[in-house]
Amino acid sequence: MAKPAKRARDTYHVGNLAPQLLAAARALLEEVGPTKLSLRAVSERVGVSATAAYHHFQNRNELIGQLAAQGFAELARALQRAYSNGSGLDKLRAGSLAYLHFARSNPALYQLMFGPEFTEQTMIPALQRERLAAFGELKRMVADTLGQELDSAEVRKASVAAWSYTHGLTSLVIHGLLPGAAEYSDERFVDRTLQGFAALAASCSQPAQ
Amino acid sequence: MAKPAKRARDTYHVGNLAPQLLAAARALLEEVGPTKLSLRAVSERVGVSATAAYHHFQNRNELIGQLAAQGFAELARALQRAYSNGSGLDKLRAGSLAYLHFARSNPALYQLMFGPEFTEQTMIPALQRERLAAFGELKRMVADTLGQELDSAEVRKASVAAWSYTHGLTSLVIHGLLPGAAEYSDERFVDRTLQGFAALAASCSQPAQ
DNA sequence: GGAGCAATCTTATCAATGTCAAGATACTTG
DNA sequence: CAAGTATCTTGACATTGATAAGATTGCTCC
Repeated sequence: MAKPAKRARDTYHVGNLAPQLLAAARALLEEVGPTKLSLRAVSERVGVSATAAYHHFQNRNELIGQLAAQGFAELARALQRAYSNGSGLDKLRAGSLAYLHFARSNPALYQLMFGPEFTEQTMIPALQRERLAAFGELKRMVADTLGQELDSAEVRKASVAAWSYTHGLTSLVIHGLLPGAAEYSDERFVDRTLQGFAALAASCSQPAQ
Repeated sequence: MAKPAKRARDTYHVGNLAPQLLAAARALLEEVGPTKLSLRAVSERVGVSATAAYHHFQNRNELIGQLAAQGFAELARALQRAYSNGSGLDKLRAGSLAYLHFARSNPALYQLMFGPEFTEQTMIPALQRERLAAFGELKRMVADTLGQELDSAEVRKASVAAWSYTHGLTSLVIHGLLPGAAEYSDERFVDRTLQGFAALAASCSQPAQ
């Protein structure tokens, strides 16, 4: 009978599985949301048994950890692009725009990257590395804007400030906590918030009333 | 046999279950983290069967939704306290401090409140209401600081800016993405970030180099 | 080229979890 | 005190992450 050979071809999957699983997971992630990604669904989409993934990843956490690491790597590249293409002093604005744009283009991935699934203990090395690299990119932008050394206290403080503001705005937009989160443009959000900062700063330098 | 009466006393739980479930869930939430809160564990802690909760909450989402709503209510009260006790112009700083302090005192609850579990569809009304109320408290603070009407465009923009900055900083601290997230004081984080903003603002008003 | 070995993949299975259905128990109201 | 409703329990089912053991593939070494 031709049964053994044929069945092998049909049911057995060979080689190159890890990248396929990652790709399928990434696509599924955006379809079902950051909390409902199941290994079984990913495996089924690739056409492989439910436990095949365990030969390429230790567990679910490592798979989604690699997804998140991938996300941080892309975010770093987007920041780098914005940094080099930005004109003059609004390179920081370009960075914020790139950050927000990345998050709105990959909302589920973004929520995964900053979600509660990864603690210091349950974090894979690749994720930690890419996250630090992305933050390093941001520090480079800030150091350049301020015209100071990369590791000065000034730059560190300003970097945290820039990251806080951008990450906060992005989170609020992604979670739909701001009116018009669906329809407004990235530019509108970023520029309006910058105007808001200007207003706050002005009222701090000169006593109100 | 005394079996029926005795067994009834031992196994049957009567009355006042919803608040007990919420309290147990709140405590357990901080113990196991924002993603691993199971209805069964909550029920077991209260000493009740696994399905008893379904007579008081439609499903798991409604229970944790009420937890999150409770969190926003407490956050709003904390902001209000900071607002009325704050001295002079740094009422906003007091607000940021209160925000960060609440989050660090209830990290799992905070992550739940801003986590991906609730979308516009799966959100219970109470949660939406308390969230808006908390944001309203922030807008009041900003309007007072700016000396403007509560619903002016200026106040709305500045409120989003203030919320973005505070929420972003808080998220980064809670997720452990900043060095010293465990040991440093709330004041240190807030003040250093404010200094960072000042540096950024200064370099924007006058061209660097 | 074939025997053996390691990597890869599958099936079978288990424990935990959210949820529903049906029956048992307590409280309330006439 | 009887009847009805609210509350609680037991039993069950589907989904999911994970492990163990067996089947299949491709590679290596003679």
